Amino acid sequence: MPVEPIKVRRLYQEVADQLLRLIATGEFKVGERLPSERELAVSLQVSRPTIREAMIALELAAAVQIRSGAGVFVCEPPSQQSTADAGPGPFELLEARAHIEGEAAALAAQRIDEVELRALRKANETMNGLADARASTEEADREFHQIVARATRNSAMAAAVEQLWEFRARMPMWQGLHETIREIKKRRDWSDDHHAVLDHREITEALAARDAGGAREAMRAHLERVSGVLLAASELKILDLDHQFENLSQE
Amino acid sequence: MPVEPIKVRRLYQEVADQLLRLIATGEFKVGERLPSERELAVSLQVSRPTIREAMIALELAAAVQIRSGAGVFVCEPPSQQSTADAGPGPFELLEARAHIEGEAAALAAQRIDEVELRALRKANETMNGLADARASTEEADREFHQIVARATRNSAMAAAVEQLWEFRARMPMWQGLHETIREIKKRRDWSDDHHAVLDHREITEALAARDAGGAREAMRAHLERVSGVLLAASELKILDLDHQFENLSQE
DNA sequence: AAGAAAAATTGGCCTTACCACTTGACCTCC
DNA sequence: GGAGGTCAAGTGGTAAGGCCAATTTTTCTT
Repeated sequence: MPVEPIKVRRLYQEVADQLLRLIATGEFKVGERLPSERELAVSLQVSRPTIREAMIALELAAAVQIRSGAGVFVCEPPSQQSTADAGPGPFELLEARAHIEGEAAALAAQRIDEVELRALRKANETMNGLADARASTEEADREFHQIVARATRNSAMAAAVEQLWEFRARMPMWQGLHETIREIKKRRDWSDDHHAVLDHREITEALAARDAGGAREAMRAHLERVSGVLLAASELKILDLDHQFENLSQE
Repeated sequence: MPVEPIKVRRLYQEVADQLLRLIATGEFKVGERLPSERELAVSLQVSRPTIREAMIALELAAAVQIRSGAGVFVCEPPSQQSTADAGPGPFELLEARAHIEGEAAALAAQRIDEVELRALRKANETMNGLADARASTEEADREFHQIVARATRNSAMAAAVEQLWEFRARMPMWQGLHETIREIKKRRDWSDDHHAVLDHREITEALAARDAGGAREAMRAHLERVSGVLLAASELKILDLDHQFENLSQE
Protein backbone atom coordinates (compact mmCIF):
# COMPACT_ATOMS: atom_id res chain seq x y z
CA MET A 1 0.00 0.00 0.00
CA PRO A 2 1.16 3.51 -0.74
CA VAL A 3 2.83 5.10 2.23
CA GLU A 4 0.98 8.19 3.27
CA PRO A 5 3.63 10.83 3.93
CA ILE A 6 2.12 11.91 7.20
CA LYS A 7 0.86 15.41 6.83
CA VAL A 8 3.30 17.66 8.59
CA ARG A 9 1.83 20.95 7.60
CA ARG A 10 4.13 23.60 8.87
CA LEU A 11 2.84 26.50 10.83
CA TYR A 12 3.51 29.13 8.22
CA GLN A 13 1.32 27.23 5.79
CA GLU A 14 -1.54 27.18 8.24
CA VAL A 15 -1.12 30.88 8.79
CA ALA A 16 -0.98 31.57 5.06
CA ASP A 17 -4.10 29.51 4.44
CA GLN A 18 -5.90 31.24 7.26
CA LEU A 19 -5.02 34.65 5.87
CA LEU A 20 -6.05 33.61 2.37
CA ARG A 21 -9.38 32.52 3.75
CA LEU A 22 -9.84 35.82 5.53
CA ILE A 23 -9.05 37.60 2.28
CA ALA A 24 -11.41 35.39 0.31
CA THR A 25 -14.27 35.94 2.75
CA GLY A 26 -13.78 39.66 2.49
CA GLU A 27 -12.55 40.08 6.04
CA PHE A 28 -9.54 41.82 4.53
CA LYS A 29 -10.61 43.69 1.44
CA VAL A 30 -8.59 44.27 -1.68
CA GLY A 31 -6.10 47.10 -1.38
CA GLU A 32 -6.54 47.20 2.34
CA ARG A 33 -3.65 47.03 4.75
CA LEU A 34 -3.85 44.02 6.98
CA PRO A 35 -2.76 44.05 10.63
CA SER A 36 0.91 44.43 11.40
CA GLU A 37 3.08 41.38 11.81
CA ARG A 38 3.19 41.94 15.54
CA GLU A 39 -0.57 42.17 15.89
CA LEU A 40 -1.10 39.06 13.78
CA ALA A 41 1.49 37.22 15.83
CA VAL A 42 -0.50 38.01 18.97
CA SER A 43 -3.95 37.27 17.59
CA LEU A 44 -2.89 34.08 15.79
CA GLN A 45 -0.84 32.92 18.78
CA VAL A 46 2.30 32.36 16.76
CA SER A 47 5.66 34.03 16.68
CA ARG A 48 6.58 36.85 14.38
CA PRO A 49 9.03 34.87 12.24
CA THR A 50 6.20 32.48 11.46
CA ILE A 51 4.04 35.38 10.36
CA ARG A 52 6.91 36.63 8.21
CA GLU A 53 7.30 33.25 6.55
CA ALA A 54 3.59 33.15 5.80
CA MET A 55 3.82 36.66 4.36
CA ILE A 56 6.66 35.61 2.07
CA ALA A 57 4.60 32.66 0.90
CA LEU A 58 1.64 34.94 0.20
CA GLU A 59 3.92 37.42 -1.54
CA LEU A 60 5.31 34.69 -3.79
CA ALA A 61 1.74 33.66 -4.51
CA ALA A 62 1.05 37.25 -5.57
CA ALA A 63 -1.70 37.45 -2.99
CA VAL A 64 -0.23 40.37 -1.09
CA GLN A 65 2.27 43.12 -1.62
CA ILE A 66 4.78 43.89 1.11
CA ARG A 67 5.97 47.47 1.42
CA SER A 68 8.78 47.91 3.86
CA GLY A 69 7.92 50.28 6.62
CA ALA A 70 4.36 50.70 5.47
CA GLY A 71 2.65 47.36 5.82
CA VAL A 72 1.38 44.52 3.72
CA PHE A 73 -1.51 45.10 1.35
CA VAL A 74 -3.74 42.53 -0.28
CA CYS A 75 -3.47 42.45 -4.05
CA GLU A 76 -6.42 42.10 -6.32
CA PRO A 77 -7.14 38.49 -7.19
CA PRO A 78 -5.70 37.46 -10.56
CA SER A 79 -9.22 37.17 -11.96
CA GLN A 80 -9.12 40.70 -13.27
CA GLN A 81 -7.05 40.73 -16.40
CA SER A 82 -7.21 44.08 -18.00
CA THR A 83 -6.83 43.82 -21.73
CA ALA A 84 -3.83 41.87 -22.89
CA ASP A 85 -4.62 38.68 -21.04
CA ALA A 86 -8.37 38.99 -21.30
CA GLY A 87 -8.27 36.27 -23.86
CA PRO A 88 -10.01 36.18 -27.20
CA GLY A 89 -13.71 36.87 -27.52
CA PRO A 90 -16.19 34.13 -28.35
CA PHE A 91 -16.37 34.91 -32.03
CA GLU A 92 -12.62 35.28 -32.35
CA LEU A 93 -12.24 31.93 -30.70
CA LEU A 94 -14.73 30.21 -32.98
CA GLU A 95 -13.09 31.69 -36.05
CA ALA A 96 -9.69 30.42 -34.96
CA ARG A 97 -11.19 27.03 -34.19
CA ALA A 98 -12.82 26.84 -37.61
CA HIS A 99 -9.46 27.30 -39.26
CA ILE A 100 -7.26 25.28 -36.94
CA GLU A 101 -9.63 22.43 -36.21
CA GLY A 102 -10.52 22.34 -39.89
CA GLU A 103 -6.89 21.65 -40.68
CA ALA A 104 -6.73 19.17 -37.84
CA ALA A 105 -9.68 17.30 -39.33
CA ALA A 106 -8.01 17.23 -42.74
CA LEU A 107 -4.87 15.78 -41.21
CA ALA A 108 -6.80 13.36 -39.06
CA ALA A 109 -8.63 12.01 -42.09
CA GLN A 110 -5.36 10.67 -43.40
CA ARG A 111 -4.26 9.04 -40.17
CA ILE A 112 -7.24 8.14 -38.01
CA ASP A 113 -7.69 4.50 -37.07
CA GLU A 114 -10.72 2.36 -36.30
CA VAL A 115 -10.32 2.67 -32.54
CA GLU A 116 -10.51 6.44 -32.71
CA LEU A 117 -13.44 6.32 -35.09
CA ARG A 118 -15.30 4.16 -32.61
CA ALA A 119 -14.40 6.57 -29.80
CA LEU A 120 -15.73 9.43 -31.91
CA ARG A 121 -19.04 7.70 -32.56
CA LYS A 122 -19.37 6.81 -28.91
CA ALA A 123 -18.67 10.36 -27.74
CA ASN A 124 -21.23 11.63 -30.21
CA GLU A 125 -23.86 9.17 -29.02
CA THR A 126 -23.23 10.27 -25.47
CA MET A 127 -23.68 13.84 -26.59
CA ASN A 128 -26.90 12.89 -28.33
CA GLY A 129 -28.26 11.39 -25.15
CA LEU A 130 -27.34 14.49 -23.18
CA ALA A 131 -29.01 16.67 -25.80
CA ASP A 132 -32.20 14.57 -25.51
CA ALA A 133 -32.14 15.11 -21.78
CA ARG A 134 -31.57 18.82 -22.29
CA ALA A 135 -28.39 18.44 -20.22
CA SER A 136 -25.06 20.10 -20.77
CA THR A 137 -23.28 18.58 -23.75
CA GLU A 138 -20.11 20.53 -23.24
CA GLU A 139 -17.94 17.73 -21.95
CA ALA A 140 -18.90 15.24 -24.64
CA ASP A 141 -18.43 17.98 -27.20
CA ARG A 142 -14.92 18.66 -25.99
CA GLU A 143 -14.20 14.95 -25.98
CA PHE A 144 -15.19 14.67 -29.63
CA HIS A 145 -13.03 17.54 -30.79
CA GLN A 146 -10.03 16.40 -28.80
CA ILE A 147 -10.18 12.91 -30.25
CA VAL A 148 -10.09 14.46 -33.71
CA ALA A 149 -7.13 16.63 -32.70
CA ARG A 150 -5.19 13.70 -31.31
CA ALA A 151 -5.97 11.61 -34.39
CA THR A 152 -3.68 13.95 -36.32
CA ARG A 153 -0.78 12.09 -34.64
CA ASN A 154 0.72 15.53 -34.25
CA SER A 155 1.16 16.66 -30.66
CA ALA A 156 1.73 20.27 -31.67
CA MET A 157 -1.59 20.31 -33.47
CA ALA A 158 -3.31 18.61 -30.54
CA ALA A 159 -1.75 21.13 -28.15
CA ALA A 160 -2.98 24.03 -30.29
CA VAL A 161 -6.55 22.71 -30.26
CA GLU A 162 -6.32 22.03 -26.56
CA GLN A 163 -5.21 25.58 -25.93
CA LEU A 164 -8.26 26.93 -27.68
CA TRP A 165 -10.54 24.93 -25.41
CA GLU A 166 -8.53 26.14 -22.44
CA PHE A 167 -9.26 29.69 -23.45
CA ARG A 168 -12.92 28.90 -23.35
CA ALA A 169 -12.74 27.26 -19.96
CA ARG A 170 -10.76 30.04 -18.39
CA MET A 171 -12.73 32.90 -19.81
CA PRO A 172 -15.10 34.32 -17.21
CA MET A 173 -16.90 36.32 -19.88
CA TRP A 174 -17.65 33.14 -21.74
CA GLN A 175 -19.08 31.52 -18.64
CA GLY A 176 -21.66 34.21 -18.17
CA LEU A 177 -22.50 34.41 -21.85
CA HIS A 178 -22.86 30.68 -22.18
CA GLU A 179 -25.18 30.51 -19.23
CA THR A 180 -27.53 33.23 -20.37
CA ILE A 181 -27.67 31.78 -23.84
CA ARG A 182 -28.39 28.41 -22.37
CA GLU A 183 -31.26 29.91 -20.43
CA ILE A 184 -32.63 31.62 -23.49
CA LYS A 185 -32.47 28.41 -25.45
CA LYS A 186 -34.37 26.64 -22.73
CA ARG A 187 -37.01 29.32 -22.48
CA ARG A 188 -37.61 29.20 -26.22
CA ASP A 189 -37.26 25.44 -26.25
CA TRP A 190 -34.64 25.82 -28.90
CA SER A 191 -31.74 23.44 -28.85
CA ASP A 192 -29.02 23.39 -31.43
CA ASP A 193 -27.24 20.60 -29.62
CA HIS A 194 -28.91 18.06 -31.87
CA HIS A 195 -27.72 19.98 -34.86
CA ALA A 196 -24.21 19.80 -33.47
CA VAL A 197 -24.60 16.04 -33.15
CA LEU A 198 -25.56 15.86 -36.82
CA ASP A 199 -22.54 17.99 -37.70
CA HIS A 200 -20.35 15.63 -35.73
CA ARG A 201 -21.78 12.66 -37.61
CA GLU A 202 -20.94 14.30 -40.88
CA ILE A 203 -17.40 14.98 -39.73
CA THR A 204 -17.03 11.42 -38.53
CA GLU A 205 -18.21 10.05 -41.85
CA ALA A 206 -15.75 12.18 -43.76
CA LEU A 207 -12.98 10.98 -41.47
CA ALA A 208 -14.04 7.37 -41.89
CA ALA A 209 -13.94 7.83 -45.65
CA ARG A 210 -10.44 9.28 -45.37
CA ASP A 211 -11.76 12.34 -47.15
CA ALA A 212 -9.40 15.10 -46.02
CA GLY A 213 -11.10 17.89 -47.92
CA GLY A 214 -14.53 16.77 -46.84
CA ALA A 215 -13.49 16.54 -43.20
CA ARG A 216 -12.00 20.00 -43.31
CA GLU A 217 -15.10 21.48 -44.84
CA ALA A 218 -17.41 19.62 -42.47
CA MET A 219 -15.47 20.84 -39.44
CA ARG A 220 -15.37 24.39 -40.74
CA ALA A 221 -19.05 24.37 -41.55
CA HIS A 222 -19.81 23.00 -38.10
CA LEU A 223 -17.93 25.70 -36.24
CA GLU A 224 -19.13 28.46 -38.50
CA ARG A 225 -22.67 27.32 -37.87
CA VAL A 226 -22.04 27.38 -34.12
CA SER A 227 -20.76 30.90 -34.54
CA GLY A 228 -23.95 31.80 -36.34
CA VAL A 229 -26.07 30.25 -33.61
CA LEU A 230 -24.12 32.18 -31.03
CA LEU A 231 -24.74 35.38 -32.94
CA ALA A 232 -28.46 34.66 -33.21
CA ALA A 233 -28.63 33.80 -29.52
CA SER A 234 -26.88 37.03 -28.66
CA GLU A 235 -29.48 38.93 -30.60
CA LEU A 236 -32.29 37.02 -28.94
CA LYS A 237 -30.76 37.85 -25.61
CA ILE A 238 -30.98 41.52 -26.44
CA LEU A 239 -34.59 41.10 -27.51
CA ASP A 240 -35.41 39.30 -24.28
CA LEU A 241 -33.78 42.03 -22.29
CA ASP A 242 -35.82 44.61 -24.19
CA HIS A 243 -38.92 42.61 -23.49
CA GLN A 244 -38.18 42.49 -19.81
CA PHE A 245 -37.53 46.19 -19.87
CA GLU A 246 -40.88 46.87 -21.48
CA ASN A 247 -42.64 44.78 -18.87
CA LEU A 248 -40.81 46.68 -16.24
CA SER A 249 -41.85 50.00 -17.72
CA GLN A 250 -45.51 49.03 -17.91
CA GLU A 251 -45.76 48.11 -14.27
CA MET B 1 8.13 61.61 -13.42
CA PRO B 2 7.60 57.98 -12.76
CA VAL B 3 9.06 57.01 -9.45
CA GLU B 4 11.47 54.16 -9.86
CA PRO B 5 10.68 51.89 -6.91
CA ILE B 6 14.31 51.62 -5.96
CA LYS B 7 15.12 48.01 -6.13
CA VAL B 8 14.93 46.95 -2.53
CA ARG B 9 15.67 43.34 -3.11
CA ARG B 10 15.21 41.71 0.19
CA LEU B 11 17.90 39.57 1.65
CA TYR B 12 16.05 36.30 1.39
CA GLN B 13 15.68 36.84 -2.34
CA GLU B 14 19.40 37.35 -2.73
CA VAL B 15 20.03 34.20 -0.76
CA ALA B 16 17.49 32.24 -2.80
CA ASP B 17 19.03 33.43 -6.06
CA GLN B 18 22.48 32.58 -4.86
CA LEU B 19 21.40 29.08 -3.92
CA LEU B 20 19.61 28.63 -7.23
CA ARG B 21 22.78 29.62 -9.01
CA LEU B 22 24.81 27.14 -7.00
CA ILE B 23 22.31 24.45 -7.89
CA ALA B 24 22.34 25.40 -11.55
CA THR B 25 26.13 25.35 -11.74
CA GLY B 26 26.14 21.90 -10.23
CA GLU B 27 27.74 22.99 -6.98
CA PHE B 28 24.81 21.28 -5.27
CA LYS B 29 23.76 18.28 -7.29
CA VAL B 30 20.26 16.93 -7.66
CA GLY B 31 19.11 14.81 -4.77
CA GLU B 32 21.97 15.98 -2.63
CA ARG B 33 21.50 17.45 0.80
CA LEU B 34 22.71 21.00 0.97
CA PRO B 35 24.43 22.46 4.02
CA SER B 36 22.38 22.96 7.15
CA GLU B 37 20.66 26.24 7.78
CA ARG B 38 23.19 27.10 10.43
CA GLU B 39 26.16 26.43 8.17
CA LEU B 40 24.64 28.43 5.34
CA ALA B 41 23.92 31.25 7.77
CA VAL B 42 27.60 31.37 8.67
CA SER B 43 29.01 31.02 5.17
CA LEU B 44 26.54 33.47 3.60
CA GLN B 45 26.91 35.93 6.47
CA VAL B 46 23.22 36.17 7.17
CA SER B 47 21.02 35.05 10.02
CA ARG B 48 19.24 31.77 10.15
CA PRO B 49 15.71 33.22 9.79
CA THR B 50 16.82 34.76 6.52
CA ILE B 51 18.08 31.38 5.35
CA ARG B 52 14.77 29.87 6.36
CA GLU B 53 12.85 32.49 4.38
CA ALA B 54 14.96 31.72 1.33
CA MET B 55 14.34 28.02 1.84
CA ILE B 56 10.60 28.58 1.94
CA ALA B 57 10.84 30.56 -1.27
CA LEU B 58 12.81 27.76 -2.91
CA GLU B 59 10.38 25.20 -1.59
CA LEU B 60 7.44 27.11 -3.05
CA ALA B 61 9.35 27.26 -6.31
CA ALA B 62 9.66 23.47 -6.16
CA ALA B 63 13.44 23.81 -6.30
CA VAL B 64 14.10 22.03 -3.05
CA GLN B 65 12.33 19.69 -0.69
CA ILE B 66 12.50 20.34 3.04
CA ARG B 67 12.38 17.36 5.36
CA SER B 68 12.07 18.26 8.99
CA GLY B 69 14.89 16.95 11.06
CA ALA B 70 16.76 15.61 8.07
CA GLY B 71 17.72 18.53 5.89
CA VAL B 72 16.79 20.18 2.62
CA PHE B 73 17.33 18.34 -0.63
CA VAL B 74 17.46 19.77 -4.13
CA CYS B 75 14.71 18.54 -6.41
CA GLU B 76 15.28 17.70 -10.03
CA PRO B 77 14.65 20.69 -12.25
CA PRO B 78 11.24 20.54 -13.96
CA SER B 79 12.95 21.04 -17.33
CA GLN B 80 13.55 17.35 -17.82
CA GLN B 81 10.18 15.80 -18.37
CA SER B 82 10.49 12.40 -19.88
CA THR B 83 7.69 11.73 -22.30
CA ALA B 84 4.45 13.57 -21.75
CA ASP B 85 5.69 17.14 -21.86
CA ALA B 86 8.68 16.50 -24.07
CA GLY B 87 6.95 18.61 -26.66
CA PRO B 88 6.48 17.88 -30.34
CA GLY B 89 9.37 16.90 -32.51
CA PRO B 90 10.77 19.23 -35.16
CA PHE B 91 8.88 17.70 -38.06
CA GLU B 92 5.65 17.52 -36.11
CA LEU B 93 6.07 21.17 -35.26
CA LEU B 94 6.72 22.22 -38.84
CA GLU B 95 3.73 20.27 -40.06
CA ALA B 96 1.47 21.94 -37.52
CA ARG B 97 2.93 25.31 -38.43
CA ALA B 98 2.34 24.69 -42.14
CA HIS B 99 -1.35 24.14 -41.46
CA ILE B 100 -1.96 26.72 -38.77
CA GLU B 101 0.21 29.51 -40.10
CA GLY B 102 -1.14 28.79 -43.57
CA GLU B 103 -4.61 29.54 -42.29
CA ALA B 104 -3.29 32.55 -40.42
CA ALA B 105 -1.83 33.88 -43.65
CA ALA B 106 -5.12 33.37 -45.45
CA LEU B 107 -6.94 35.30 -42.74
CA ALA B 108 -4.29 37.98 -42.60
CA ALA B 109 -4.57 38.56 -46.33
CA GLN B 110 -8.09 39.82 -45.80
CA ARG B 111 -7.25 42.15 -42.93
CA ILE B 112 -3.65 43.26 -43.04
CA ASP B 113 -2.97 46.99 -43.29
CA GLU B 114 -0.18 49.04 -44.80
CA VAL B 115 1.63 49.50 -41.52
CA GLU B 116 1.92 45.78 -41.00
CA LEU B 117 2.99 45.24 -44.59
CA ARG B 118 5.78 47.73 -44.08
CA ALA B 119 6.78 45.98 -40.86
CA LEU B 120 6.86 42.68 -42.72
CA ARG B 121 9.11 44.05 -45.45
CA LYS B 122 11.39 45.61 -42.87
CA ALA B 123 11.70 42.42 -40.86
CA ASN B 124 12.48 40.54 -44.03
CA GLU B 125 15.17 43.02 -45.06
CA THR B 126 16.72 42.68 -41.64
CA MET B 127 16.69 38.95 -42.07
CA ASN B 128 18.29 39.32 -45.47
CA GLY B 129 21.12 41.34 -44.01
CA LEU B 130 21.66 38.76 -41.29
CA ALA B 131 21.70 36.01 -43.89
CA ASP B 132 24.33 37.93 -45.88
CA ALA B 133 26.44 38.15 -42.76
CA ARG B 134 25.91 34.45 -42.10
CA ALA B 135 24.45 35.43 -38.73
CA SER B 136 21.49 33.91 -36.95
CA THR B 137 18.25 34.90 -38.63
CA GLU B 138 16.05 33.30 -36.03
CA GLU B 139 14.83 36.44 -34.34
CA ALA B 140 13.94 38.26 -37.53
CA ASP B 141 12.27 35.09 -38.77
CA ARG B 142 10.09 34.90 -35.69
CA GLU B 143 9.29 38.57 -35.99
CA PHE B 144 8.03 38.05 -39.54
CA HIS B 145 5.78 35.16 -38.67
CA GLN B 146 4.36 36.86 -35.61
CA ILE B 147 3.45 39.96 -37.55
CA VAL B 148 1.50 37.77 -39.95
CA ALA B 149 -0.22 36.04 -37.04
CA ARG B 150 -1.21 39.32 -35.42
CA ALA B 151 -2.44 40.66 -38.73
CA THR B 152 -5.27 38.15 -38.52
CA ARG B 153 -6.81 40.48 -35.92
CA ASN B 154 -7.62 37.29 -34.06
CA SER B 155 -5.89 36.95 -30.72
CA ALA B 156 -6.71 33.25 -30.47
CA MET B 157 -5.00 32.64 -33.79
CA ALA B 158 -2.02 34.77 -32.75
CA ALA B 159 -1.81 32.90 -29.47
CA ALA B 160 -1.80 29.56 -31.27
CA VAL B 161 1.04 30.63 -33.53
CA GLU B 162 2.91 32.05 -30.58
CA GLN B 163 2.59 28.79 -28.73
CA LEU B 164 4.19 26.92 -31.61
CA TRP B 165 7.20 29.19 -31.47
CA GLU B 166 7.32 28.73 -27.73
CA PHE B 167 7.58 25.01 -28.23
CA ARG B 168 10.58 25.58 -30.39
CA ALA B 169 12.26 27.90 -27.93
CA ARG B 170 11.70 25.64 -24.96
CA MET B 171 12.67 22.42 -26.62
CA PRO B 172 16.18 21.39 -25.58
CA MET B 173 16.29 18.76 -28.30
CA TRP B 174 15.64 21.43 -30.87
CA GLN B 175 18.45 23.54 -29.54
CA GLY B 176 21.02 20.84 -30.10
CA LEU B 177 19.63 19.85 -33.47
CA HIS B 178 19.52 23.41 -34.67
CA GLU B 179 23.08 24.03 -33.68
CA THR B 180 24.52 20.97 -35.37
CA ILE B 181 22.58 21.68 -38.53
CA ARG B 182 23.81 25.23 -38.42
CA GLU B 183 27.34 23.95 -38.20
CA ILE B 184 26.86 21.56 -41.08
CA LYS B 185 25.43 24.34 -43.19
CA LYS B 186 28.44 26.48 -42.44
CA ARG B 187 30.89 23.73 -43.20
CA ARG B 188 29.28 23.06 -46.55
CA ASP B 189 28.78 26.76 -47.16
CA TRP B 190 25.14 26.05 -47.73
CA SER B 191 22.65 28.61 -46.52
CA ASP B 192 18.93 28.30 -47.05
CA ASP B 193 18.31 31.50 -45.15
CA HIS B 194 18.27 33.43 -48.40
CA HIS B 195 15.71 31.02 -49.74
CA ALA B 196 13.61 31.71 -46.67
CA VAL B 197 13.87 35.41 -47.39
CA LEU B 198 12.58 34.79 -50.91
CA ASP B 199 9.73 32.73 -49.48
CA HIS B 200 8.89 35.55 -47.14
CA ARG B 201 8.84 37.98 -50.04
CA GLU B 202 6.38 35.78 -51.87
CA ILE B 203 4.17 35.58 -48.80
CA THR B 204 4.33 39.33 -48.34
CA GLU B 205 3.35 39.93 -51.96
CA ALA B 206 0.36 37.62 -51.66
CA LEU B 207 -0.69 39.42 -48.48
CA ALA B 208 -0.27 42.80 -50.15
CA ALA B 209 -2.44 41.60 -53.03
CA ARG B 210 -5.09 40.48 -50.52
CA ASP B 211 -4.82 37.05 -52.08
CA ALA B 212 -5.94 34.72 -49.31
CA GLY B 213 -5.45 31.50 -51.23
CA GLY B 214 -2.07 32.61 -52.52
CA ALA B 215 -0.91 33.61 -49.06
CA ARG B 216 -1.99 30.30 -47.61
CA GLU B 217 -0.20 28.36 -50.32
CA ALA B 218 2.92 30.51 -50.07
CA MET B 219 3.10 30.03 -46.31
CA ARG B 220 2.52 26.31 -46.57
CA ALA B 221 5.09 25.93 -49.31
CA HIS B 222 7.57 27.92 -47.26
CA LEU B 223 7.22 25.76 -44.17
CA GLU B 224 7.12 22.53 -46.11
CA ARG B 225 10.31 23.55 -47.83
CA VAL B 226 11.91 24.29 -44.47
CA SER B 227 10.83 20.86 -43.35
CA GLY B 228 12.48 19.40 -46.44
CA VAL B 229 15.66 21.33 -45.77
CA LEU B 230 15.64 20.09 -42.21
CA LEU B 231 15.26 16.55 -43.43
CA ALA B 232 18.11 16.95 -45.90
CA ALA B 233 20.29 18.51 -43.24
CA SER B 234 19.54 15.66 -40.89
CA GLU B 235 20.68 13.22 -43.53
CA LEU B 236 23.80 15.23 -44.18
CA LYS B 237 24.47 15.23 -40.49
CA ILE B 238 24.36 11.47 -40.50
CA LEU B 239 26.71 11.41 -43.48
CA ASP B 240 29.10 13.74 -41.74
CA LEU B 241 29.01 11.64 -38.65
CA ASP B 242 29.74 8.58 -40.77
CA HIS B 243 32.59 10.44 -42.37
CA GLN B 244 34.04 11.37 -39.02
CA PHE B 245 33.63 7.82 -37.94
CA GLU B 246 35.53 6.56 -40.99
CA ASN B 247 38.36 8.97 -40.34
CA LEU B 248 38.45 7.81 -36.79
CA SER B 249 38.59 4.21 -37.86
CA GLN B 250 41.43 4.80 -40.30
CA GLU B 251 43.69 6.45 -37.77
C1' DA C 1 -3.12 77.12 6.40
C1' DA C 2 1.11 75.24 4.74
C1' DG C 3 5.28 73.25 5.63
C1' DA C 4 8.74 71.08 8.43
C1' DA C 5 10.32 68.49 12.30
C1' DA C 6 9.46 64.83 15.55
C1' DA C 7 7.22 60.73 17.18
C1' DA C 8 4.88 56.45 16.48
C1' DT C 9 4.40 52.54 13.56
C1' DT C 10 5.94 49.02 10.44
C1' DG C 11 8.61 45.68 8.03
C1' DG C 12 13.71 43.86 7.73
C1' DC C 13 17.04 41.58 10.01
C1' DC C 14 19.81 39.58 13.84
C1' DT C 15 20.60 36.87 18.07
C1' DT C 16 19.59 33.42 21.30
C1' DA C 17 17.19 29.60 22.90
C1' DC C 18 14.36 25.47 23.12
C1' DC C 19 11.73 21.65 21.04
C1' DA C 20 10.57 17.61 18.04
C1' DC C 21 12.17 14.83 14.77
C1' DT C 22 15.54 12.22 11.93
C1' DT C 23 19.63 9.79 11.63
C1' DG C 24 23.33 6.89 12.39
C1' DA C 25 26.54 4.93 15.41
C1' DC C 26 26.94 2.18 19.30
C1' DC C 27 25.58 -1.39 22.22
C1' DT C 28 23.12 -5.34 23.85
C1' DC C 29 21.14 -9.74 23.28
C1' DC C 30 20.08 -13.86 20.84
C1' DG D 1 28.01 -12.69 13.74
C1' DG D 2 23.61 -10.73 13.01
C1' DA D 3 19.20 -8.64 14.58
C1' DG D 4 17.34 -5.62 17.49
C1' DG D 5 17.05 -1.65 20.54
C1' DT D 6 19.17 2.65 22.66
C1' DC D 7 20.88 7.07 22.59
C1' DA D 8 23.34 11.21 21.31
C1' DA D 9 24.38 14.43 17.62
C1' DG D 10 22.47 17.08 14.09
C1' DT D 11 18.56 19.20 11.69
C1' DG D 12 14.60 21.88 10.78
C1' DG D 13 10.53 24.31 13.44
C1' DT D 14 9.29 27.79 16.39
C1' DA D 15 9.47 31.37 20.04
C1' DA D 16 11.05 35.69 22.14
C1' DG D 17 13.36 39.96 22.27
C1' DG D 18 15.94 43.58 20.26
C1' DC D 19 17.80 47.05 16.93
C1' DC D 20 17.54 49.44 12.49
C1' DA D 21 15.70 51.90 8.44
C1' DA D 22 11.84 53.30 6.01
C1' DT D 23 7.25 55.04 6.19
C1' DT D 24 3.42 57.20 8.06
C1' DT D 25 1.20 60.14 11.25
C1' DT D 26 1.24 63.65 14.47
C1' DT D 27 2.71 67.86 16.19
C1' DC D 28 4.83 72.14 16.11
C1' DT D 29 6.53 76.05 13.78
C1' DT D 30 6.12 79.79 10.48
